[in-house]
Amino acid sequence: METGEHLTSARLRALPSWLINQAAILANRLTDQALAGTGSRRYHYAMLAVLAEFGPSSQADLGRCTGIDRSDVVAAVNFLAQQGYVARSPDPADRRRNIVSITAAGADHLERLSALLAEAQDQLLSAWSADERDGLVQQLTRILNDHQGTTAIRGSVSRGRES
Amino acid sequence: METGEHLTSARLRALPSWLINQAAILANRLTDQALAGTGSRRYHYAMLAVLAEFGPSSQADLGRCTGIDRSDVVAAVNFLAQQGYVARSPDPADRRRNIVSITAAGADHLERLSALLAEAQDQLLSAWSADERDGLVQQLTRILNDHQGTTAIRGSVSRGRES
DNA sequence: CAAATATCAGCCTCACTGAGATAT
DNA sequence: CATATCTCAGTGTGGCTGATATTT
Repeated sequence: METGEHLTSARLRALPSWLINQAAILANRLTDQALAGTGSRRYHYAMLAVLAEFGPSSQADLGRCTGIDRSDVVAAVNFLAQQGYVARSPDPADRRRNIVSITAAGADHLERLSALLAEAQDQLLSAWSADERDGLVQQLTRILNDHQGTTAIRGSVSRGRES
Repeated sequence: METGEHLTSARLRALPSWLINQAAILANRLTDQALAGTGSRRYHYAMLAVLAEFGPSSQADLGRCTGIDRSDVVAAVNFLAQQGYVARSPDPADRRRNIVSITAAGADHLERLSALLAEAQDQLLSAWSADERDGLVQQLTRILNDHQGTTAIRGSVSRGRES
């Protein structure tokens, strides 16, 4: 072993769960650095992204789409609403629900965050070609797909119309 | 959207850092479940694995090889030593260091944990062939290799002999 | 009555920081 | 003096739990 680069056990290097976790620590560090100074966090981006894409949603759906726990969604919506990035209003069709919708300022903010996150991806995968990145995305997506419903958050998404 | 499976934003599904993190949440949940009841945690396995593989190490090297923070290594070594899985003795050649070595009981325990973790990998990648798993491991390893030294823990490994 | 929603209060883990004592 | 090790005390995040009130 002597001196030099730090070594990692072959056992660990062959353990997918360990590798995934180490990669996540790295990825989270880079994304957190990228978003530092925006006042927003990773999960704020996630919420704005689904609101922009799927339109107004209940908080429960928001949690399911982003993988954020129901109780954390409350705090995040509070924060985003206070910043003026989302609006929260009671659902007239189902009075248990709040309808959360993204504002124009929220959409702007989303694009800002998106650009910063794109830079973070480039740092994370600097030497990777577009095709290689696609391959990685596909593999990770496969893992998630294999386990959808196995997550701590379970249930299906329904949208207001059918009340 | 209607009803059915819960959807995820295309933006999120295309964001490697988000996918990696979601996969890590899943992987960690599975491994934690697998190890529940052993009294040990993921990082205990990691430490035992490097000790078994590289032999007695200082705590600093242990931290570097596993990616565990120096200050967390202290607590983990305390725990493992108390369980009788490792022995900690001062390094006569460098009195700043502790030499941590794995015991017979520790080696046994390592194998037990290893078997449980193997099951967890099978749950995580149930439908994956050996080749596919290799591919995943290679991609994740590439990410880590690209950033070795970029991690929060920096420095190189040196072993006692050259004092 | 059962199930879903929003909310609150709080837990636990884990990555990480800063500083101090000791030794090289 | 600069650097490395071990240790301790503590922080902040983030995933998660349990319970409650309300509504469907």
